[in-house]
Amino acid sequence: MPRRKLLKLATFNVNGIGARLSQLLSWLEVEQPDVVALQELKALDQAFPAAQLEDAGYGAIWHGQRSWNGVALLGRGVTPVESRRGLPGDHSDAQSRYIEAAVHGVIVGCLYLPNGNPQPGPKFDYKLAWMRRLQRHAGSLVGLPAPVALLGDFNVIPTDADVYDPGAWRKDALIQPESRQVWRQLLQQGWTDALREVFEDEQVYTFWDYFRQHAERDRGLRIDHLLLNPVLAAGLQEAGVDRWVRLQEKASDHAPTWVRVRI
DNA sequence: ATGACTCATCGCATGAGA
Repeated sequence: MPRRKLLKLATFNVNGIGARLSQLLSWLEVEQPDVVALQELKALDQAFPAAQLEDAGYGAIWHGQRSWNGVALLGRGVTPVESRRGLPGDHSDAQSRYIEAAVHGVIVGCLYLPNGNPQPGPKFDYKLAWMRRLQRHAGSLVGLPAPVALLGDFNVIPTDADVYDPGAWRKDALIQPESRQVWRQLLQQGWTDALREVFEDEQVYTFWDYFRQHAERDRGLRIDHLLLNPVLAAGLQEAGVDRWVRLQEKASDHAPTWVRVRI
């Protein structure tokens, strides 16, 4: 028998690493994920709290940006070995939205897909162009003979089952047919949508906006996703959303979302 | 149809988020 280990991989849009550091640290301590993909750091590289994360037992790589965007990868007890920062296909794209590394034997892409609102318009065009670049890059990863995961805030509501009220979001970039079509094309490459695989028909959300007590009332969206290539999907054991984090005071509007896999 | 919240920024409002 080959040696096997159980790994917990998580994605968490923190909506400002500065405003969320204490919550991030307490979540890490309670849940002890092995690999964490973070989005929306909203901080310059020099403001990333590497020392505090190191004290908490996590090595990190990050790609910051002033005010907006920003992504990072954390490894429990290890520093991720970076393989890429930025999606290929557009050298003029200066937004910090993708970082990739080997962590605990898994190739992990951490992504923050553009929101795309308002649509139609240039921001929606940028979203779709970014998605096509992601599709191309994902196509080069899915068939590797190694475990690969794409983790992040995809800003796509895959189906009407992934939103509390499809009608309320009808004009939003997250739910447009064009966005969903590229999502489906990603899955057709062979990726497994881990949360949907585990929850099947059960309702599960990862984001609840700050308005009208949507978190408390569980009126949310499923937009944070974990895509597993066939090698990794073969070891999928469990998946979940740490909604308790979203219900805390001063929470991000997203909750940490995770899978447990045997590799 | 709008705005409700929240974060970051040389802020006393604005842009962006989703």
